[in-house]
Amino acid sequence: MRTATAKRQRLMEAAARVVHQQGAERTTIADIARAADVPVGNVYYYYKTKDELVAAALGEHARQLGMLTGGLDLLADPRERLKGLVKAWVSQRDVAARYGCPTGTLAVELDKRAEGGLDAEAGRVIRLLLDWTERQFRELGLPDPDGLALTLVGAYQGMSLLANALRDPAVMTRQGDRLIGWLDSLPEGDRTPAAG
Amino acid sequence: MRTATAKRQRLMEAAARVVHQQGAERTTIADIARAADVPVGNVYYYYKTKDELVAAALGEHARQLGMLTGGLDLLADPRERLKGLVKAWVSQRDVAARYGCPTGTLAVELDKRAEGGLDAEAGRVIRLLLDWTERQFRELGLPDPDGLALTLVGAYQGMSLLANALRDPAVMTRQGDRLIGWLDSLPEGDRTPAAG
Amino acid sequence: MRTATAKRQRLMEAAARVVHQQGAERTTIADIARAADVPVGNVYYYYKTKDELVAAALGEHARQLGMLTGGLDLLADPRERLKGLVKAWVSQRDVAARYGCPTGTLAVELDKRAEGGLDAEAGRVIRLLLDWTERQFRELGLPDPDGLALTLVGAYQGMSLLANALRDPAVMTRQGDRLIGWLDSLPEGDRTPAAG
Amino acid sequence: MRTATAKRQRLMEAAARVVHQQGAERTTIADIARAADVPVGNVYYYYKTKDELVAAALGEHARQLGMLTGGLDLLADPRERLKGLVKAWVSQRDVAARYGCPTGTLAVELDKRAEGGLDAEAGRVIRLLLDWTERQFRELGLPDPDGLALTLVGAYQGMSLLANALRDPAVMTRQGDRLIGWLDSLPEGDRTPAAG
DNA sequence: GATGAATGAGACTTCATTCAT
DNA sequence: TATGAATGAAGTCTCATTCAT
Repeated sequence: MRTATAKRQRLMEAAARVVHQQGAERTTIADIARAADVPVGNVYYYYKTKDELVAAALGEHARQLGMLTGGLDLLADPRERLKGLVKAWVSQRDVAARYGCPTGTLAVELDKRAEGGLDAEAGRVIRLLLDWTERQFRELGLPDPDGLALTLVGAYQGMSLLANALRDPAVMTRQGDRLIGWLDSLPEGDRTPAAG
Repeated sequence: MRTATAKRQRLMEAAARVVHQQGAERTTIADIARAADVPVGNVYYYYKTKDELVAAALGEHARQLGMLTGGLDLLADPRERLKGLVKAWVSQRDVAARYGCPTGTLAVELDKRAEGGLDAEAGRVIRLLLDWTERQFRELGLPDPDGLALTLVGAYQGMSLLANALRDPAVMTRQGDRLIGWLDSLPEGDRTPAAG
Repeated sequence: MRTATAKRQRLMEAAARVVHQQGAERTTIADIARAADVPVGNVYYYYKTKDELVAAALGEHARQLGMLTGGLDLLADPRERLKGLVKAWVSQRDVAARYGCPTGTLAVELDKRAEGGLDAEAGRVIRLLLDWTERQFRELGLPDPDGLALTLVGAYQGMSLLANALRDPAVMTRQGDRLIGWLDSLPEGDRTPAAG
Repeated sequence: MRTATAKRQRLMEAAARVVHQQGAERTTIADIARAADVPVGNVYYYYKTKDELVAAALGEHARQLGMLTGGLDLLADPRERLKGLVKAWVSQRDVAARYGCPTGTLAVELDKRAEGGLDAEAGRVIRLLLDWTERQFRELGLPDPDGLALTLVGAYQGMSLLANALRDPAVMTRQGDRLIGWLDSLPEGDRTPAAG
C-alpha cells in the first residue's frame, strides 16, 4: 500500500519535473522512469499510457498551485494575497527563465493535439488559477473581476514566456514589480458582496 | 533557379503553417513535404535537416512580422502604430485561440531543447518585435521604453496563451480592448530624441 | 484443500471459456485470472506456466466431451448415439458460428507450434472423439469404421469452420440434417463383434 | 517500379508462407522481413501495419486459389473439375498434415478477433471457393448446389484439420478417395440451364 | 497459500536521414 | 535536381513470469 502509493507519487513528481524541463513530446517514458528510479516496465503498472503520465504531471502542477493559493488564503487582505502570488512568481524567476511556466508551456504543447482529450486538460488547470484570482478581485469589490484575472494571469504567462525566450530572469523581476505597482494602484472597491 | 527558389519558398511557408498547427515535435518532414507538394526525398536538397526547416519556419514568421511592422511604419503617429499592432493581433483571434501565437508557441517548444542551437532562435524573432515596439515607445518620448515594450508584448503572449488554453477567441478581444485603452491613456512624453 | 481444488477448477473452466473465445495467443494470463476471479499472482500457484493453463483448458474440453459421450452411451442403439452426437453439435450452432469448435480451433492454433509439446495435445482430444465414434460404427457392424469416424468427425470440424468463417449458424443446421440423413441411410451391418 | 512491385510481391509471398506455418499471432514482422530478405523498417514502406500484411497473405492465398480454379476451368466436364479440385487437395497432403489449409487455419485465427475488420476477411476467400464449387454443381444440374458446395468444401476443411491435428497425411488420401467416389456417384442432373 | 507489485524481453511502429538512380 | 525507396535507431506498450510479503 504505502509502497505503491509512494511509487505513484514518485512517478508523478518525476513526470512533472522532467516534462517541465524537456517538454511532453521530447520526454520519454524511460526519462521519467529513470528520474523516478523505477524500471521502465513497471511504470505501466501505475500509468497505462504516456498520456496518463502527462495528465498526472499536470495534476501535480495543479496540486502545487493549490498549495500556493491555500497558503495565500491565510492572508486577510485579498490585495495582499494577489501581491503574494506575484511575489511567488518572481521567486521562481530562474526556473521560469529556463523552462517557462510549467502549466503554461504544457498547455502550449498539448493544445496542438487534435486527439486524446489531453488537449483541454491544461486549460482546466489554468482555469483554477484564473478562478482563484478572480475571487480575490471580486472580494476587493472591483468591477469586471474576471477581466482583471485574465489580465493578471495573462501578464504572468506573458512574462514567463518572454523571460524564457530571452533567457533572462530579470524580465520576471521587472514585470513583477510593475504588477505589484498595478495592484497597489487599484482602488478599494465596494466590498458589499453582491446580493444573490 | 526560379523553380528552385519557388520550392524553397513553398517549403518554408508550409513549414511555418504546419509547425504552427501541429508543433515542431509532432510535425514530420513528410507532413511538410505533403503540405508543400514536394516529394519527401527532395526536401533535403533545400534543407539539410529538420532543424533547418524549423528555422526556416521561424524565418517565415519573422518575415510576416516584418511586413506587418513595415505597414504600420507608414503611420505617422507611433501611438497609432502600436494600436494598429494590437488590432492586428485581435484580428487573428481565431487562429490564436486554436493554435496560439506562431512565434510564442514555437519559442516554448524550442526553449526546452538543450542542444542544437535552435533553442535561442525563437527568442531572436521575439526580440525583433520587442525592438520595434520599444522604438515606438521611445518615439513617443516615454520613459522606460523597453519596459513598456516588455509589457505590451508580454500581454500579447499572455493573452494568446490564455485564449489558446481556454479555446476562447473572446479573450483576445477583451484584452485587446484593454491594451488599446492603456495605450490611449499613456501621456504624450518628451519627444526630444535622445542625443546619442 | 477444497478451496484450492475449487480454484483450480475455476481457473480451468475460465481458461477453457476464454481461450475458446479469444484464442490461445490472444488470451493473457490476466484475462483468465479475471474471468476466474483469481488474483493474477495466484494463478501460478496452480499452473506453473501459461502452457499448463492451455493444457488445462484442453482437459476441460475433453471432460465435457466425456460427459456428452457418457450420456449418449446410455442409448441402446449405436446409430441413435451417433445421431445424438450430431444433434448435440447442431444445438451448439450459435457458439460454433461465433467461435468454432473449441477443440478444433485450439488444435489449429497449437499445431502451428514447433516446440513445447503442446502441439500434439489437441490431437489427443480429437482422437478421443474419433475413437468413440469409431466404436459406434464398429458396433453397427459396418466396414471401415475408422474411415467412417474420420468422415463424421471431419464433417463436424468442416461445418464448424465454415459456420464460423461465414458467421452463419445455418451452416450447422443444414449440414447436421445431411449427416442425420447419411447416418440413417447406412445399412445395418453385421453385428457379430469382431473376434479378438 | 519493377523493384518496388517485386518487393511488395516478395513480402506478400513471404507473409503467406510464414503466416501459414507459424500462425498470424506468432508471426512477427521481423519473421516476415527475414523470410523476404527485407530490412524490418522497410516493410512499413509497403504495408502500413501488420494487419495489412496478414490481409496481403490472405490475398496471396486467394490468388493461388484463383490460379487453381482457373486451370480447372479448362476442363470440359464440371464433375472432372471437382475431382481435379479434390486431387489438388490430396496432392498437398504433406503440407496439410503439417500446417493445415492456409485459408482455413487463418480463418480460425482471425475469427477470434473482435476488432480490426480482418475477422471477416478470411471468410471472403473461403466464399470464393464455395462459389466456384457451387457453380460446378449447378452446371451439373444437381439440386441444392450450394448445399453440395458446403458439403464438399466442409469435407476439405475437416479433413485438413484432422490430418493436421493427427499429423497424418493419410487422412487426406483416404478422405480424398471417398470424396472422389462420392462425386462419381452423383447422378447426372438436368443440364438445362435455369431460365432467368 | 495468497497477493500486489516488479521485471525485462520483445513486439509493433514511426521517422529523420540517406541512397541510387 | 528530382525521387521513390532504404535504413536503423528509437519509442511506446504488452505480458509471461517472478518476487516479497
